[in-house]
Amino acid sequence: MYTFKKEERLCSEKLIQGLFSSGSSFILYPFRITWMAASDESAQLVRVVISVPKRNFKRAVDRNVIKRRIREAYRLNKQELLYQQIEGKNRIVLSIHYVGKEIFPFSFVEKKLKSTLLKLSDEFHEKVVD
RNA sequence: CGGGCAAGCCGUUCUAUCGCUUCAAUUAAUUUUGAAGAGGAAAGUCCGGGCAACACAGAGCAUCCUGCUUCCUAACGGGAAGGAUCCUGGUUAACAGGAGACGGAAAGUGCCACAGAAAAUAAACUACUGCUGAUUUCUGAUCGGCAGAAAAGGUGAAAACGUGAGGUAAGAGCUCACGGCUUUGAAUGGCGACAUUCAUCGCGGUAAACCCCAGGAGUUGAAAGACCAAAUAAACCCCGGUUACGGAGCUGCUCGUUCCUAAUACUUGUAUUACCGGGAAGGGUAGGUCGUUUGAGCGUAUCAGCAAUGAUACGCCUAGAUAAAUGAUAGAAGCCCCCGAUUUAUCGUGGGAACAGAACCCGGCUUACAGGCUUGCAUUUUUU
RNA sequence: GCAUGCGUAGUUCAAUGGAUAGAAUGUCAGAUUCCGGUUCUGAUGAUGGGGGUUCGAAUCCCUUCGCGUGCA
Repeated sequence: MYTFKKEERLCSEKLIQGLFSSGSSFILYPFRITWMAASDESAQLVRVVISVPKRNFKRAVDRNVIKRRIREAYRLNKQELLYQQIEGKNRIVLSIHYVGKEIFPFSFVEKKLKSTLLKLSDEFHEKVVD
């Protein structure tokens, strides 16, 4: 389903602390992905944080626009690119950090996010095999 | 008709697919259905309140803010109406338009660079007037002394209120007339600021310099605060306290006022135990609910008022998120711009749509804003 | 959300309301050297923006922009 509810977002402060201190990360412009394999048996396969820095975008409108585009692209593509790769009790905690300096249209954001998710699933597979 | 200025208002709409948040009903189920879902500034946080916690016998000082009058308001540094001042236009009159933090310089202190004789208790200098000394080429000139006086010196942002007359050795608001600003008192008009008239006192600027006068301000802000859940330490160590020139509380300070332990031992002022206060070190939580959206609320009509605004009646319920909902894609309509075509108001292709996102809630102020509408003002051109 | 501080040459700092905003360093040019460095001489360059008070504003006041800091 193309849904994106509250439960799929990462709100726990402890988990976020653990994610940024011990998670692995890579950059695929204009995103920086930080992710970590979790093993607790929550209902959601993937939990995600989307953040846009105030340093690069002063106005709240601009930050909202970027976040809405990322969220929409993630909602439309997560099912086939990410969820089908996950088996068993493996769970992913994920942070999408926007590092671009300008606002891109939706088509560009969607294309980049697709390749990002593909790379993420590759890395996840390597870890699971190890 | 065109552009300009001022004030007020609007701030794209609809359809389809896939989603997000809240509420209501429903379901075995976050299952399904329905309803609602950013602004004029939500912004800056510059003012004022509500609300909450803490504090509070009382007085004074300090600190900060405000500053023509009356009214509006819950309140305001906001608004309305008016007054005086200044600027612009004008027949320099009436009047019209605009502007501003608009109490006091006659309580006191300070400051006023450069230039200039002098920048504030006026007067050193040049020049002026009277008396007088010396020299000499003797109705005069040169060099001085004493006294008077504040008119002349054209520098400056500003020169001791301005003009004229009298007066005098020379002069001076020294006196008088007219005029400007101003203090105090009286009369008249006005709720009042103030205006007019009469008398009287005075005459540099600066209070967004210190200051004086009048009025006001308890402190902290939803990370306030209340409840639930979870966790727990009443452990150990150090310092201080036992009746007073000490300590603590009461707003930063002062006055003033209120409060301030017991037992045991012996060497009778020390120790131990308990108690009170503070510190260090260490451990735990860092989730949820309420506060929180029905309110100084919005719309319409009538009445009162010059107006801001208020009163009455009827109707309406209109976001409530919390690592942050209100979105994405496609199409259509209308608007604007560029290009091309012609029939000069139509068609076609392409592009654009501002400033900006609620975070406890209101009232203002300030700032940002594509494009459009309405009203008023003055102006240009054309037609009659 | 609330409270609070700062803004001066490219950089680091000065300046009591008063003349052309000063010093060090940097940059550029010249001299010195066979060349470079050092040294010497000269030049360059600033009060975040707007408005007001004042004869006069970096300084005083208002407004705005930017950069920080703190909180349970």
